[in-house]
Amino acid sequence: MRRDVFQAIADPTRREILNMTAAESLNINAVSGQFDVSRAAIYKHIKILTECGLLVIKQQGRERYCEARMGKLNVVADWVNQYRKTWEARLDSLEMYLQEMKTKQPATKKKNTKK
Amino acid sequence: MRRDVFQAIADPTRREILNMTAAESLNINAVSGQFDVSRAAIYKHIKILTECGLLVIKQQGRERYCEARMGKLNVVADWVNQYRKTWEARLDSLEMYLQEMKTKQPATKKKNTKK
DNA sequence: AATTTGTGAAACCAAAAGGTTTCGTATAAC
DNA sequence: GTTATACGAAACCTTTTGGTTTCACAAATT
Repeated sequence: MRRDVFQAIADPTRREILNMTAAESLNINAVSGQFDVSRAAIYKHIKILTECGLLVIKQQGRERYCEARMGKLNVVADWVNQYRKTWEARLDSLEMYLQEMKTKQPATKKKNTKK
Repeated sequence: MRRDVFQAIADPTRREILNMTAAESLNINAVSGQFDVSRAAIYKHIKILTECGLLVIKQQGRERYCEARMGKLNVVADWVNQYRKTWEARLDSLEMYLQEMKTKQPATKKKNTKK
């Protein structure tokens, strides 16, 4: 099954799993032990992460260690960065709001008077 | 409803909507016209994007223009960037694989011999 | 005034997501 | 050899998603 990195990191539990394994490899039980849901539930999250390459499982005896492959996040970084110019140029969100507040007259509604 | 940016950008249709509106504001119909699903379906996507601030709706007469607020993507950029050092240091994915191939002996299994 | 256009929202639906319990099995430990 | 551990996977369930059709309504057109 081909999984999407964007979808994989959409879930907070999966982001937490990545965070836990980013520094050091952990086996499945060690990972699931950190959450209050069942091991099976965590196992499914881990599976999704492996399906898009963000995690690699390495067997050692009866244990399976999860190794994070954060390099796979570059597709996300690239996607976000392509808009950085746009958002920095436009002074988005708060800055843009404040900009409008002081440059325009009280009534903000710009009526389309293309009569 | 408080929406999560990570979840909002998980859907490819929503990423496409952001892409379309990043350069110029478009009204709802103009946006939905670019997809082969119903206007109502696209409207729901737009709603989700507004709920997490990635899109702002501005009314002009009977039309509603969608303005992208890409600055909201900074939470994603920040989250990804915190791992950049990790993944660059480790030479993730392909590079790491190749690294292992040439530095280790044929049998890659590293047996834990902590007897 | 009547009609068209652009939208908001409700009711409904199938599939996917996220969770649970249960069971089988290979490896380690006793 | 028997038991305990660490998984993998199946069966099942509920909620969320992403989609549809339909209806209502205000603004713009004719």
